[in-house]
Amino acid sequence: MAHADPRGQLPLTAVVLHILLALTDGDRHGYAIAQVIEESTGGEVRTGPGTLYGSIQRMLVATLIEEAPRPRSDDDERRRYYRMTAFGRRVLGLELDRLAQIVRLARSKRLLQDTGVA
Amino acid sequence: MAHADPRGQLPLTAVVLHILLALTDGDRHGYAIAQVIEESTGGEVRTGPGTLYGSIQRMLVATLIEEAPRPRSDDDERRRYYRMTAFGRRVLGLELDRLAQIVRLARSKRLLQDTGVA
DNA sequence: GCCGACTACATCCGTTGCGGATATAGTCGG
DNA sequence: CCGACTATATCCGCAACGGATGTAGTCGGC
Repeated sequence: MAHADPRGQLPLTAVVLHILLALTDGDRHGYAIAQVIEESTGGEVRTGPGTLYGSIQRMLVATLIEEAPRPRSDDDERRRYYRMTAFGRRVLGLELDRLAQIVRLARSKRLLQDTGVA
Repeated sequence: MAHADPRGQLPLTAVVLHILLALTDGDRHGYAIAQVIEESTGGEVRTGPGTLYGSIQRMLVATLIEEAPRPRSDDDERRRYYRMTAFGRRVLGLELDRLAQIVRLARSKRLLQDTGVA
């Protein structure tokens, strides 16, 4: 057995979800992850060190992410890079499905503007 | 001051969000809330008594919900009804905006099927 | 040359929240 | 009469968040 049922990981906490989203564009180190999250949420979501490194540790244990080698283009030895695992990608997909379903439900109840999307 | 900044309540936990959604259709008592949640999520989200009544207590303190009178059509004296407050409605709206934004981001990254919605 | 700000990671610990177990009690079907 | 279901409540261990603090290097300014 490579991995347990990815549904056992749901629902993700907001912080874990944002970390996974930040890693979809490629490997990143911890501090960079926090910066991406703050940028992409317009400063609404801020992850202090306790939340950030604590969450990373938990995600490593759950094998949602794994440590990746530091690219040769980066000579800052302090940085520790992480990448999403295949398991993490599955969990992320399921979580996004779940959120999309909630948004759909909210739209059908007229609780949200219908953006029309496309 | 009627209420603090509703953004201070975000992000909501999955359980709190589902309870608020369950109250958009009208007042409900605790046990009915749990049933609606289980139904609307296809059995994926289950709230045991500890989670349910604990969350309700916290939401009362945060004035996201308030106790409502039991309707005359219901003579079961055990049931305690709850309704969403105006503040709760604002918080719910903001949370749904937040989730919709994440879903939009996920779509733009091709992490989700483009359902086309409408 | 020093001081403050920023980068980058780590640990500690108080508070919050989840969630199973347990308790109580009434109803209803077999 | 017993088990299942309805309905609420409390207890308590565990997980997670998040601010504070620590360490250490770099870099700009004055």
